[in-house]
Amino acid sequence: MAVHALGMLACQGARGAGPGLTSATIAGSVRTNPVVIRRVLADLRRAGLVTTRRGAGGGVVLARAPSRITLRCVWDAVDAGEPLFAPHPAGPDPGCPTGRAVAGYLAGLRGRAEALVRAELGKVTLARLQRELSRRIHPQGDHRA
Amino acid sequence: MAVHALGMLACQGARGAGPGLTSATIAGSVRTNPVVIRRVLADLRRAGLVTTRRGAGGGVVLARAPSRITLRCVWDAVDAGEPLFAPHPAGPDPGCPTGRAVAGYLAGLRGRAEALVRAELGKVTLARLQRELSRRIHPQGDHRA
DNA sequence: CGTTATGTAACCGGAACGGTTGCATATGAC
DNA sequence: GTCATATGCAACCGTTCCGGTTACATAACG
Repeated sequence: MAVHALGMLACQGARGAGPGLTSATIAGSVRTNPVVIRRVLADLRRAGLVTTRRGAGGGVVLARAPSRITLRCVWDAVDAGEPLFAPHPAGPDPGCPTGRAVAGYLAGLRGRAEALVRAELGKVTLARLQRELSRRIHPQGDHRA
Repeated sequence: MAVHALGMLACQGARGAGPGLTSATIAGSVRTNPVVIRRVLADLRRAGLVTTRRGAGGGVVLARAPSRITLRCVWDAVDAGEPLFAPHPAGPDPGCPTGRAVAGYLAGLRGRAEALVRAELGKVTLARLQRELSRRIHPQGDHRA
């Protein structure tokens, strides 16, 4: 939902003082409730990716240039360090050396796997996302422009 | 939990006709209920990674050599194609081109990210896991053996 | 035949998430 | 000032998921 909202903002292009989009407009495209969108936008605002303006004529705009926002920022802002695969909450039997060794090894492996995912998401800026989106929205014709 | 169980099986080393480990033994190390372990082992059995034997003297043993089982097999067996990040279940508004484009692009990105994770997990065989575990269990002394 | 162990269904409890309502707050137009 | 608009946020509901637990059937060994 966060990428959906940011994709709409990037395509709409407004930034800074423009009118922006309302949570109701975004919710219409995502097919959910405006409050749900506002909850996601609150995470993005706390991460400094968007700025919101209240009141009539308000809405949401990007806080930075689309080339300076990556999907890795979005992942970090929304999921806030949620592990790719979680260990058993109770933890292994402290008296079992194998159990402790498995937990330790899995922690390192999880770190490596998450680094790969974050690197892949870091390759995608909002600017690139916008280009990909317009390529998908206007399938023919971009070879001429 | 699946990796924990398989790590114990690899360290214990029995294969084929040996006695194997019981779900109660594994559950003791994981600190959970034997039924929970059996549910995980059922997935691994369906994937052909372990074989189970009922009755007195029964238990679980690896179905293949530890060098021929990777954590990627485990991931596939247990999580059964669960997506790394899920799209909004309702799907975007079919009338919004941006919404459809975002969903399509994210599907491709998800495929790339999952391929990276599966490749990383595919590097780790149970044989390598067992070596790593004994390195962690016997910190000094393996430079001499 | 009894003991041991898996296989599986059923149910419970808590956590997480989207959906919804309600209300406070801020902003712009009149 | 007043009203319409829009976000911010808390509270609550229903669903889903997952681990934990019990219960019972089944199978193997002595």
